[in-house]
Amino acid sequence: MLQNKTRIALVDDHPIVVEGLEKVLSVVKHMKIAGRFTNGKDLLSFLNYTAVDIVLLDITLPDINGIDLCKSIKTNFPQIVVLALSNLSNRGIIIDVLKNGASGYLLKNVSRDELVSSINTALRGEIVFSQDVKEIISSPQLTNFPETARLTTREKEVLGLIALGKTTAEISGLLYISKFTVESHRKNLLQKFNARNVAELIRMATQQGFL
Amino acid sequence: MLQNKTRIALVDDHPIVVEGLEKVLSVVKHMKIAGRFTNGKDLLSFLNYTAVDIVLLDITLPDINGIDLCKSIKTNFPQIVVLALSNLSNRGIIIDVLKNGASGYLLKNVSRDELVSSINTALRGEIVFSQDVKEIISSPQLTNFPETARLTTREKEVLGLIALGKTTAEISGLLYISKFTVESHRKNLLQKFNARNVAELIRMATQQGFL
DNA sequence: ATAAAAATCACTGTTTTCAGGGATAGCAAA
DNA sequence: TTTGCTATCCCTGAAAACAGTGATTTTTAT
Repeated sequence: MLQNKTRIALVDDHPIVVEGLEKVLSVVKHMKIAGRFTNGKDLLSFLNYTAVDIVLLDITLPDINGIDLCKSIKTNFPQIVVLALSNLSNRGIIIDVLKNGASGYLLKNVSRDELVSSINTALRGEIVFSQDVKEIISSPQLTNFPETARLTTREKEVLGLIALGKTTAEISGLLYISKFTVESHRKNLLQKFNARNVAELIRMATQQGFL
Repeated sequence: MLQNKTRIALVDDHPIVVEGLEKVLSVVKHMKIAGRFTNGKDLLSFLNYTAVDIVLLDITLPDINGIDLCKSIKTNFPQIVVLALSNLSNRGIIIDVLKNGASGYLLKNVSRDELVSSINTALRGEIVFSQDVKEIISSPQLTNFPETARLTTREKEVLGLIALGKTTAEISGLLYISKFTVESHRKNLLQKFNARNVAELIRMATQQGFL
């Protein structure tokens, strides 16, 4: 029944992880590894001449951003199911991935069983998350989502200086602007990241890739 | 020649990675996987009643810090070779790991071949690094480099709460200790990370893998 | 057993942040 | 041309952080 096996493509920049996925999935009877890749470009060209049912996709890749890659796959091959598998536990990223057509999101610490059952669920057309991801998604205050904050140039500048440990007075001196202006930017940063103080601000900004 | 095989213990919080390592190493004739673990505690108790030659050790673990775990292993079982395998590409961490007795440091993007040859090299008593790590170590400004801070359990706890945006008063309430105590920990954290304020503290702590 | 390290608590005074108000000017898109 | 966004500037008062110093108790390791 070769023709009935689920054809899986693996993409992860860590060869070791690819091996692990292959090992776990190869023992599942109805699954077949159709291709393994450590970058996005190779996967895309592979998909042009080989049919696969599902792509297990890492978000952190050397060449293409996993989110964009997901979008490309779904645009060019809408029938392919994409399941994200990443270390990134950032709520905004998870949502972005889903927005771009992924059928689910797994953290890399999934167990073998959870991995297999998640693939099966995704193949049935359902959206699937690993346990940890569910918690992240249903985290408190799901209103006013912290989807990646949109910062102005000046705000990014100020944010960088805050992260370096500069005080408002110092930043005002460095940028040749009044301390009140810096305080404004500070307030806006706290608000945009929904943070109570700089500690949380820096954590959020780091998680969202600003630092 | 069972008795001559190299006995390997694997520690990584990601089951998939453990599978991958196992798959890669199991095809090497003279190697044998003696144990697989996803946390440090289990490994330590295992070592008490089973002899192994080398431990492949992830730095990010759910219970114990990989650096401390390395130290424990080398203290209690000096003959065991420890080879660190991590995603963390921070120079200070690498140096700390080596200081605590590791025989080398590999990034998780090592190739299969590099992994096997590195293990062999480490077993011969040499220090070994993956290609990327070599570059990090020989990077500019090797003077005044912030080595990883050594934090106590309580300090890590407080640090985590600070990163969540909790104030001193809140932390004192959460941990059932006086606000003065929290202030002490705070001061020590700032000092250990050589930070001027929480903003810098959080950045440093993140860079060094504490958050 | 004892020394070292960690965790706890205490006080004072200064600096900085944060929350809450506003205001003005420039610029670009609708 | 109005509307919205960015960047700038201003003030106040309360809350929090930070610096400096010191001490006691508890745990851990040798």
